Amino acid sequence: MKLISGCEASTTRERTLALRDAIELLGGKWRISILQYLSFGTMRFKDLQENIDGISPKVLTKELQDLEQNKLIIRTVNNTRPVTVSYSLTAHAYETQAVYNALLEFGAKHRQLIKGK
Amino acid sequence: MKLISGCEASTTRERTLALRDAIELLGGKWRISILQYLSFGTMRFKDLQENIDGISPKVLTKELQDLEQNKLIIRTVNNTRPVTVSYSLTAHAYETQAVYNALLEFGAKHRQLIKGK
DNA sequence: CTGGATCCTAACTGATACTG
DNA sequence: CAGTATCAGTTAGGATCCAG
Repeated sequence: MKLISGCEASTTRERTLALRDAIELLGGKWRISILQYLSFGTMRFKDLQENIDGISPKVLTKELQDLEQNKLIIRTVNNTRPVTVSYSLTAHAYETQAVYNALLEFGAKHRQLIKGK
Repeated sequence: MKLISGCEASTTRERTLALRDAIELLGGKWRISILQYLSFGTMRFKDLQENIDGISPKVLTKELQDLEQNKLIIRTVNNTRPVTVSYSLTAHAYETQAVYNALLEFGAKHRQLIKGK
């Protein structure tokens, strides 16, 4: 496999840390779905809750806060009655695109191998 | 972001499933390290335990079983006294390379953005 | 509409000791 | 050497209800 060469994270330890950070940030049950739906455009809390099947408001809140802290999404409170809140992706979030494409490709192959067999 | 087009997983639902499968399989605290070390060559249980800092034998066993079930690694019992067991990557595991490269690249950028500043 | 508060369960983790 | 067993602690996540 021999992981990527010529990258700024050069030592094995540093690579491991970068990998862990990334997997921690993008892993978990809901993160991907949230970012996926937000990639379609700005969404409100309710939009997300309806589109992401099975997520509870508590969990959605927590995931959104976490993503905001990591600068992947932006939270905007709208001046409406009643209050609405919009979420959208940051430029940084779009840098996950390569990860998603790779994950998607591998996931499709894997599903064929395991479940299709 | 507009996820990959022209892929066999065509509906949003199928894409979500493939993404979840992939992240579930490759996510978690230890998977990456295990696959990373196995990419250097065949290893025995003890080799892995020593190289992967902080992992307990119980957890290592579980992770290895899981990876084996998902056909990412192969477990071989050697005919020695005392018994030794070797683990190595399957061809399928090497297909995760693109995922790791992408994760690594994003992880490095993310670390700079979050911790660097 | 947004999302906090509370309660609860199952799963994951860690440390340590032990067996074939 | 390669795990299992045990016990205990932490966390993730679901269900429900309520407040600004």
